[in-house]
Amino acid sequence: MIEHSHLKIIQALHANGTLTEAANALCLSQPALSHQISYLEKKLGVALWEREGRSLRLTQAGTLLLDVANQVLPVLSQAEKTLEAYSEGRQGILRIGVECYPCFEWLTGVIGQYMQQMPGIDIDIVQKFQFSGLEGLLNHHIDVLITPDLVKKEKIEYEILAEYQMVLLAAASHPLAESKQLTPELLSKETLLTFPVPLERLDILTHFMTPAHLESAKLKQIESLEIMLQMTALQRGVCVLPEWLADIKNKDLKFSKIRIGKKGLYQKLYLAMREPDKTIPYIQQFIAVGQKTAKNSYI
Amino acid sequence: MIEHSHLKIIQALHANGTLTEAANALCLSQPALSHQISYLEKKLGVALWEREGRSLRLTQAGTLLLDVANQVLPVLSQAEKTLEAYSEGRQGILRIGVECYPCFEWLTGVIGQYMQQMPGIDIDIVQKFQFSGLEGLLNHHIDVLITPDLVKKEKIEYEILAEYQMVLLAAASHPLAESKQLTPELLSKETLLTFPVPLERLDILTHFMTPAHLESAKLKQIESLEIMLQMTALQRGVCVLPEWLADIKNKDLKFSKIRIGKKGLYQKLYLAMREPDKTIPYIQQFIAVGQKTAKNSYI
DNA sequence: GAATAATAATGATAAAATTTAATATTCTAA
DNA sequence: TTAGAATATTAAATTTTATCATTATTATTC
Repeated sequence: MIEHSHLKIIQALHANGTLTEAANALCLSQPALSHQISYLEKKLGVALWEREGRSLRLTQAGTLLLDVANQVLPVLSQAEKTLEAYSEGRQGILRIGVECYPCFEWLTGVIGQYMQQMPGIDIDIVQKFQFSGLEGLLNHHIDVLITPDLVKKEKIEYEILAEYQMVLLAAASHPLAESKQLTPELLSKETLLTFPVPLERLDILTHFMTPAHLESAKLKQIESLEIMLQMTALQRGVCVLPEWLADIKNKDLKFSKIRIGKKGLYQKLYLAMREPDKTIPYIQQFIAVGQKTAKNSYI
Repeated sequence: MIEHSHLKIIQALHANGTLTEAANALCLSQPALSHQISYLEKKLGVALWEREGRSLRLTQAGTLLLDVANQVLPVLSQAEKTLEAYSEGRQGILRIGVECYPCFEWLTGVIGQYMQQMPGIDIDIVQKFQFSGLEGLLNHHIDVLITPDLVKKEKIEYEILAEYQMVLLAAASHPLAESKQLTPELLSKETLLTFPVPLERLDILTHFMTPAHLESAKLKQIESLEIMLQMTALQRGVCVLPEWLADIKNKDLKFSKIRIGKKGLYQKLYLAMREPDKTIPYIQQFIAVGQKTAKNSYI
């Protein structure tokens, strides 16, 4: 079996000419190298060098092996470098799952900063899952999941990425616009625009309306944030968004921001990951950048 | 340093799934393999597998290493096969030097048989040398030299390939044609056609004329055998050729074959090679085929 | 052409690495 | 929960590899 060391030996001997110099280059003693080459020739059953006085000349078989060395060794050393980059967290592929519409918006504000800091990390963003994002994580289709839901599960760890207030957004000219705070009764007379997710995942329903035994007058599911905002501006309904997202989209003050309930409705954004991955440096860095960037620009 | 065994391990584990099966496939005990992989991961500083219960899943780093294995291992195993072929003398390049015109003619009658028997051996025929054929041998420009001259030299070994009579060839209608044997006096009246080689390498001069203190009437150097034969047929001169070559070219009996002197002039053809090469199987085979083929078809 | 410096080969021995064997632990499935 | 199968751990034995000291060879220089 041709070993790595054999390839290095044949290369070093060719580069250095003499056995002694080659041995030095390989950090070996001269007799050690002498033993190695005679052993190698014996095992392969071919003369690789011809002894011409004190110098060595490659035979045809030796030339073949040198060609192999020149072909194989660069591949191996490149692989070693890449593995080192992996081990230091400088290199890898981070597949990010996003499970909610605000998650995606939040990610777009963070990802640029992260990519700048981690040039060796490739990013994949996955928005569609066969079942849930959590399944995607467990099936290794993604490496991290940005989600508002903390579902405790073995082998899955969570980190808080951001915490923010959810606010009601209504057109500036909307009757609700003047309200200091939203009550379930007020909202029950409005059309509520939501993203197309299962109702039980809408905190505004589960944490605000349902406890008051009320429902919204009408629910309308909208695919896109921009359309949702246009419809809100045209008073076709109201919507509930993270405050930082509302602020971004409300630079020209077309909308009014109304607190939900007396104390406001708060939501958290989590990063879910597989338990053994939590030590991976580029994932830790993603958490750090996420928490910091979000804090500075949004909250 | 990534070793051959590491690449085989990562491949075997991927192919077999479980550690125990992979160990069997590698002819290793299970603990040995377990040691190897934990050592490998420790040394590279990267997790290559993720333990999911009792089954292993490749990490990104592991996938990289598997790709490297799939790229490198076939190269190494192919090289091993080729080296084995070298060691058994089934593979190689035989560079044959020819130093005289009859040598080349002789080679054309032998080479076909040899190539048929040794399909793995590439043949190079070299006719031009910077200095002498012997220099070419010592400089490794050729591996064997076919020559009529046995020049003793260190590190060079000779084998007799063929021994044959040199004969004078004259046109059937030439005055000499009726002679039983050639005398120096008879030849001294003729034009002698020779190949363009130094005079001291013409045995007919050094071994026949010079001892009798005579010279040929005229020497004319001819490049090609065919032209030499045509000029002989047209009685523009006579020439001296190996008997077997004369026979081949005299199928239609246009020429008369005359013995040189009372006992005839004999010449040997040698194969010169570097001393360490004499054990190389495909060179030994060349000698064997040469001696046998020549005997059957020429002599 | 002999002396000398440089290089390579050899053999005994020591160190390191690898494998094995015995055993413990963990995991999966009934 | 437990039995059975797979993996991990530990220490001892073996094999592999390296080093030292020495000898043999080669090339250079006077």
